[in-house]
This record gives sequence, C-alpha cells and structure tokens, in this order.
Amino acid sequence: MTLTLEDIADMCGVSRSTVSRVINGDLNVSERTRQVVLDVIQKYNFQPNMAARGLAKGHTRILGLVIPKGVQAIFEEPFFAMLIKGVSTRCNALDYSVMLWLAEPDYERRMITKILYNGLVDGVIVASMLMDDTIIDSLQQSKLPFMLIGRHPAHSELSYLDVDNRGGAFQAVTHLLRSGRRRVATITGLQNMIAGIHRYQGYLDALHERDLPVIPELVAEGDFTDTSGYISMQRLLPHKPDAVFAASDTMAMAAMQVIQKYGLRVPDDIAVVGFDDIPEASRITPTLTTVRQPITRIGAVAAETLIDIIETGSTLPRQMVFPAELVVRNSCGAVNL
Amino acid sequence: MTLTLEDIADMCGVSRSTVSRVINGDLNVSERTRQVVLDVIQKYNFQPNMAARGLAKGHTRILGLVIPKGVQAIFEEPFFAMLIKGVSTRCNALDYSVMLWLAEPDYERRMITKILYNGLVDGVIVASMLMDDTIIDSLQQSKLPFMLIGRHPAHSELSYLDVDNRGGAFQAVTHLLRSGRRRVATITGLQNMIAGIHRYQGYLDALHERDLPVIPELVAEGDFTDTSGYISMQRLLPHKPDAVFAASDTMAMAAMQVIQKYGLRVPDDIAVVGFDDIPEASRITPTLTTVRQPITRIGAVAAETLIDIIETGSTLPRQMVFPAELVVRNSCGAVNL
DNA sequence: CTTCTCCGTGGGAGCGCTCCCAAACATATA
DNA sequence: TATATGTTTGGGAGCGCTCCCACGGAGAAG
Repeated sequence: MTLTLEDIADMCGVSRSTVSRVINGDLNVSERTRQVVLDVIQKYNFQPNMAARGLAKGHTRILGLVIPKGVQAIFEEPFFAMLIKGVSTRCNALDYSVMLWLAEPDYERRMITKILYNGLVDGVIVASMLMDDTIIDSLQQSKLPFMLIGRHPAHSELSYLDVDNRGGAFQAVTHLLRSGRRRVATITGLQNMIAGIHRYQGYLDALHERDLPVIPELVAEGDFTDTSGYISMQRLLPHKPDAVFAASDTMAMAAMQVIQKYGLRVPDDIAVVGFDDIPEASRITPTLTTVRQPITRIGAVAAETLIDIIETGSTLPRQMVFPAELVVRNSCGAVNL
Repeated sequence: MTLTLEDIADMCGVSRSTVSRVINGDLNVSERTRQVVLDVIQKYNFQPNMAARGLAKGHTRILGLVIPKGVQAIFEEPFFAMLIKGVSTRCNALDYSVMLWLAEPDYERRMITKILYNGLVDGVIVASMLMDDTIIDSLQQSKLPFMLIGRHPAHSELSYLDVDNRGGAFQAVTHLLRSGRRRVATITGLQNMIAGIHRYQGYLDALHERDLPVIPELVAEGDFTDTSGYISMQRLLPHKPDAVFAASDTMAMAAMQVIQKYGLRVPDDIAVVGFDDIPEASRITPTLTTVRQPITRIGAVAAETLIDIIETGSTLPRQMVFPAELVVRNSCGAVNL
C-alpha cells in the first residue's frame, strides 16, 4: 500500500494539514516541524496522490498535446518529434506533465470531447494545420485554455504560434532570383494546410517584388510527400525551369533525383531549394539549401505560454510568429551571395 | 462550471448512483431509466471527472511512456515517433491515455520517483536501451507494472519487448557473404546499448558460421550517428573492405558518402548494408539495403501487453522478441539471391 | 394472504487531498 | 494583570466519483 498524507502525519506526530503545508511550501510552519516532516517524506519517498490533489485543487498540472493523425505524412519527418520534445522539456521544467493524444480522424470528435470535459488536463496544445479542422470549434465551446501550433486562417482571435512560412519561402525564392535564376518553378505543399498556402504565397511575393510574371506551367501542386515530389518534378521538367523551390525537403530531394535521372545537374542546370531542414538535407549530395524552422523552440514557447495563460487566467489571445531561416548549402549554386 | 454526476442525476430525477451505473454499464438499470439518463448525458456532453474517478477507483487508465533523453541521437530518427505512434494508437483504442515523459538525465531520478509514486499512471513503458539505467531499479522497487522496450541484459526476469537485432544483423552479413564478399567490415553502434551489442554479435555470428576470421581492422566502433559513420568509414577504407555492415542507416549513409568521395563505387567496389530502414533509405542513390524493425507494432504490443498485466494483475514476466527483416535494395549489389 | 426472491434504486461512507476557520500558545502592548 | 496581536497547529468540510448496504415493490411460491 502506498502512503498517504495522514500516514506521514502520524509518523511525525503532527496533523495532515501540517504535512500538506510543508509539501506546498506554506510559510506558516515552524522550522523545526518542517525539518521533521521533510525527513520523513524523504525517507519514505512520499509523493502526494495526484488524483486526490487534482480533485481538491481543481487543476492537475497536466497539459494535453493533440496531434491530428490526418497529417500522417509528416509523421515520418522530425517535425512532430521535435515539437514533442520542445513541449515536453519545457513542461517538465515547469513541473507540468504532458498527455499525448494522436487523434484518429474517425474517433476524433468523440475523443476530443472526452479530453475537453473530463478535467484531466488544464489546457491543450493543438498541432493542427488543417483548414477545416473541427477541433477548433469544440475547443472554443469548452472553456479550456488552448494554444494552436500554426495559425488558423478563419480565427485570428485565437492564441497561436506559427512559423513565418511566407517569409521563409520569400527568402528562398529571392535567393534564387538574386543568383540569376529566371525560370524559378515551385512544387507547392497541400493547399488545405496553412503552411502549404503560406509557402506558396511567399513564392508569389518574391516574383511580384521583382515584377516577374507567374508562369502557370512552373507551378506544380504537391502534398509534401516524396511521391508527389517525383511526379511534380517530372511534370515541371519539360518547361525548362532553371530552379525549383519545393515546399518540403522531402519533395526537394525527390525533385533532385528526377533532375539527375534525366541527366541534368544540380545546381548547374537546375538549382533546388527545400523547406524544413530535415537532418538528411545536410547529408545528401549536393547538400540541400533549405529553410529552417525553430520547431523545438516553438514547442517550448507553446508550453510556457499556455501555462502562463492557465496560471494567470488571462483571456486575451497570445500570438507569435517565429522567423524561418534560409540555410544556404550547395544545391542552389550560390553559397556566397 | 462543468457538470457533475449529481447534476445529471437531478435533471433525470434519479440518484447519482443510478447515473454512475449507466455510465459504467451496470446491468441493474431498467431500460427506461437508462435511456433517460443517456439522453441527458448526450445532451450536455457530460464526461465524468477523471481525477475523482481515479481517486475513487484507485486506478486512472493512464499509461506512462518514458523515453530517456540520454539517447538523444536517436531522436532525429523515426524510432521514437513510430514507437509513440504505436503506443498511443493502441492505448486510445483500449480507452487508455498516454502520459509522455522525456526523462532528462540530470533530473531523471527525481522525476522517476515522482512518476512512480504519485498514482497518476497505472503502468509504465520504458524505452530504454542503456545498459546502466538506474530507472530499472526504481521501477522494481515501486510495484508499478512496467514494460521494457529492449531487453535489459542484467534482468532477464522482467517483462520486455525486443527486436531480434542479433538475428537481423546476422541476416544482413550473411547476405553479404553469400553474394561473394570476403572482407566484410562493420561499423558498430554504441556498445553500452543492447541494440549496439546485439547487432555486433550478429555480425560475429555470421562470420563464425562460415568459419571466417574476425579481422580487427575491419571493425570500427561507432555510436549510431552520422559523424561517427564518417569517421569510422575513413578509418576502415585503408584496410580494403569489399563490404560494410553499419549498425544504423544513418551511419551506412555516411559511409556511402565517404566511399564515393574516395572515388569508389557502391555497390561495385564496396557493398553497404544498414539497419533501421529509415524513410530516406529507399530514396537515396543507390537505394540502401537494410534491416527493418517493426517499431510501431512493438509499441502497440507493448501497450496492449502492459494493459493486460494491469488488468489481470498477473505477475509473471511477458517477453517477446520480434523478427527483423532484411530489405534488399541496391547498395548491396545482390538483389536477386 | 403471507412469505421469500429478485430486481431496481437511493444514500452513506470513503478515496487522499486542500482550504478555511478556530483553537492554542507565544509575544507585545496598555 | 489584562488585552491585543501574531504565529503555529488541528480538524471539519468538501472536491466528484465508486462501492456497498439497505430498502421498497413486483412477481413467484407456499
């Protein structure tokens, strides 16, 4: 049987209230008593029961992290691992625990309800980038504090953290343009994900800034995956691009394969730039120029901001956009610019 | 304010006991009453408070998943993402939730104590492959049910799930040998991780089976990472291997880079085989022959077995070893064998 | 018509904690 | 000495649920 507060109290010859006080750092305890209690707690490795505490206090110091499974494709990439790492590390540092839910699309609605109303978590971080996500609605109805990773297009009044996908793409394409490329193609990401949309807009921005026309044949719609990178690049090739900006490294790498298969060289014939900076980007030949996002940091800030919202009870939305950084390597053919 | 059992009871004109009964599927409720209660629950989206239930029942239907941060290097690889996915999916299907802890090395001890004694979780899955892990000891002292991913060398009486690393490595090296390679080198993994040790033993097994000598110059100790793959391969090259078995795909890919940098060809001059089957293994050129482990499945089985242990209260250890599968691609130069 | 079951239901007790009020004691002030 | 003030401590109530015992009524058996 595991010990209770009362057991410890008996051993110390004090009341459970006093033990509770020393555990919770209440100042109104004499130094002598505190020491006695602390020793016994130490000795028996006592930990107060979380369920009981949660019930009595009305909060649990647990954060929910919800990752929609719909975005399965991304699961192979380090995105979620890094996000989880960021959230978890910061939570632990602030003495919170994290509850993880990979929301299955079909059960999603039922599951979300369960999460939101059973009082298990004090707040939720939702890593959803889908446009049509119903989670948001449920979230708003419940009064649980929550934080979105990736802004939601229709709800600018919510708290979110996001990467400047548009700015990152803009930088990438601008870099290509400044190094003299004139027929810059793009392989876009899914256009029902904010990230996909924004990266495409960054591409457009860069062209517009230099008054260059958007050539429809040089735009191929992908979905972030390997396969779509292959197909898109094959579709692009006949239109003689001299550079390609892909909305994910995975697609960029697939594109490079296609280019090389057709006897062309990267970057000499066609420059390639990706997005994400996955680990292999720096390992392949030629190394891939890409746009890096501070995902772990975003996870950490999400956790810390949500905890602040919970503890201060503040209701005004927190919004932050993190800069994306262009990492210039060899695949763009313009290291020093 | 969120609703309580009693509120629902009032609305239905019954007692809280009756509401509790219908929620918990007790048979002793008349069909009429059940319907009334069910309707009200539905209407208000009522969910019983988990903390209260946990306190009253003595268990929480929450599983802990502990991943030591010490094995940071692996975090870039899909291993943990897939493990998490497997665990999470199966847990959710069985109506359990999962609590995730990335155990920081320094706080590890304190944190583990907290997890084990605060009654938050009904059991723990520990993804630890380190030899000298103190977690195991703490785990045994507490009486919490737990499950290890990766067997522990010193504690064969515990419950664990593991991949047949040794057999997988054996298959890989044997394949190389059967295709006529005679100077098969290896880049090992960390020798304080079970997986690293077993994969190296598999290499030795394959040589022994054919009465081939172990040539010390053809064995380089790596640590699973990119960098160590580079260094090791450079060290190996002067000793003229005609094949390399690397204990991770990441190292295998680094080795291929080195080989190519020195003007040699894969697989013609040197065949390469990796371990893990990370996504990029099938994307690089030449595609990488490697050993695949069913990680997601292992996560799922771990969850389901642990839940069974919890619910049956059974105390005898459950142990399972999953086969690793050789995936033959181009880097070994022997697709059809 | 009475007695015995059995089914459906209500309510008390208790899970282990926190919070609050009051008691007990010590110290300072009139 | 009497009163006010402050510090330390104890114990009751309550968080929202489950579990168990007991009670009333319907039907079966005597």
